[in-house]
Amino acid sequence: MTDTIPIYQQIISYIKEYIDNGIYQKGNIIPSEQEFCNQFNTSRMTVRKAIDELVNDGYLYRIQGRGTFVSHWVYRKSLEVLGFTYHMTQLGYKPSSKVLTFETKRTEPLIAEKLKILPTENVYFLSRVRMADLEPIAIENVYLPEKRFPGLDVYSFEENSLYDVLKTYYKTEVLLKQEKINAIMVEGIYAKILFEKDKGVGMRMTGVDIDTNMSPIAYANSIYHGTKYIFDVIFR
Amino acid sequence: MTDTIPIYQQIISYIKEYIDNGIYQKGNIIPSEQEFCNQFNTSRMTVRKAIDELVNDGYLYRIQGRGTFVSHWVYRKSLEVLGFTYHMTQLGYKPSSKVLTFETKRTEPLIAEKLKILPTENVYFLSRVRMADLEPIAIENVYLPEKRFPGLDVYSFEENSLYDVLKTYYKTEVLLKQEKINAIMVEGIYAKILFEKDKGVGMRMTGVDIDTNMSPIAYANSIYHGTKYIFDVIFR
DNA sequence: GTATACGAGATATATATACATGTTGTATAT
DNA sequence: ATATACAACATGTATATATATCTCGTATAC
Repeated sequence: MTDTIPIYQQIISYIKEYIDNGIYQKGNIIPSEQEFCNQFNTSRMTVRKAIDELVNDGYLYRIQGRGTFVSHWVYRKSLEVLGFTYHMTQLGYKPSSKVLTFETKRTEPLIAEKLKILPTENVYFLSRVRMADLEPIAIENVYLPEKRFPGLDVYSFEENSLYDVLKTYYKTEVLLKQEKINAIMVEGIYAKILFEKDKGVGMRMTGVDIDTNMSPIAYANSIYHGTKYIFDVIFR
Repeated sequence: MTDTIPIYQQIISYIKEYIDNGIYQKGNIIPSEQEFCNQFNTSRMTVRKAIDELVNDGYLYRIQGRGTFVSHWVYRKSLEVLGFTYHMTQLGYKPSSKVLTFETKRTEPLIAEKLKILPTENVYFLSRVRMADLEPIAIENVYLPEKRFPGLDVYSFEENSLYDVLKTYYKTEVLLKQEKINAIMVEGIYAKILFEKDKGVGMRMTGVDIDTNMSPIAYANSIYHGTKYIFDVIFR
């Protein structure tokens, strides 16, 4: 019935915005829980729920008896989950893509297992060169279950972000990405594209995207330019 | 006064243990919040606080109206923060180290900035080959502020884990690691050690360790074997 | 049989309150 | 001057309660 956003979510957005705008600055104290109670006319438990989440996500940290402070450390994990397009835009580059292949394929056993589908189901295979300011940064190969995303092939993924399409037309949002990263020597056609040479050093990243129901929505197998792209990760 | 562990912490430990022991299995439902209330004779808010944290950390996920379930996805982030020794032990390998260099040095500007110390202060420089079952996996170069860890040079870091020493003798624990990862071509002495060849593909990882007060305690600049070591990361 | 309605049970959000614990600054006693 | 005590204020933990929303199985009506 009520389409209102929960109060604690509103407080989270409010604080995030104030951090982004530099009104709450790195290392500085933010208003006390009581002050937020007054400002939002709500209970302290509700304010704490909001702050708890921001602390958990690394935006804020608390010191008992003193207050709550803005973290010194930029939070970048959530960036990654939004994909290449968003990530590059954030860094100030103009992202673009060139589709190498986009087709329906029979599912290989590995892919079926990763996507938790039957080997008899088909998958979409989307292979793209990802570019930043027209410089090739990565080759991204994505597998998506056909059954879950029927008609996906009508969209052009040179113009559209895959995540945007999944979100807008299939109401699917990525919650988690589980990735494995290692280094490889890139050869053949991929080396030609990324390095304009026969060989180059790259990073291989394989992983699964998981939606809000904890079911896998895509399996990706990508190769990143070894020196043009830097993974930025916060471990806890 | 009371040295008792908070109830919600007890519940967290309890659930984690049950997951580790396979009593709560991947994808399966765990008891309802109400059942935990009865079992621990506590209020629902307290139980929720415990489960909230486990959900946030990726151990559990909730579906409104149905229940709370054990995540399919192994949680590995926290592993990394415990360092190479712990990580390799978890994976079933026997970790060991060979110290290449351990000395006091004048601080370079980059290091000073990363550690947020003055360029006039000295740092310890510890360079080690990290091995798993006696196979070289990585070269790890760590810089630590001398002022904060006086007398660190009396310890041998072939036998001891750096993190263990910091924890035991300096009461310092790592809360976060902020890392950058890219791929490089390894040459020279490092290639000899890691690959027994003149060249090899590796990953360069640079990053800062941050303690519970959000101050930096170490800066590391390491090179990992490109194919023997795989980074396993969960993005949110 | 099939569809609908409803209720039980589970999580989601929110209020109001209480006391514990840690930090800091100020006032007081020495 | 220095130490001590205390008050003010911050976060930390916990209880008790209420209502909303979502899922699923079962009973009912057709």
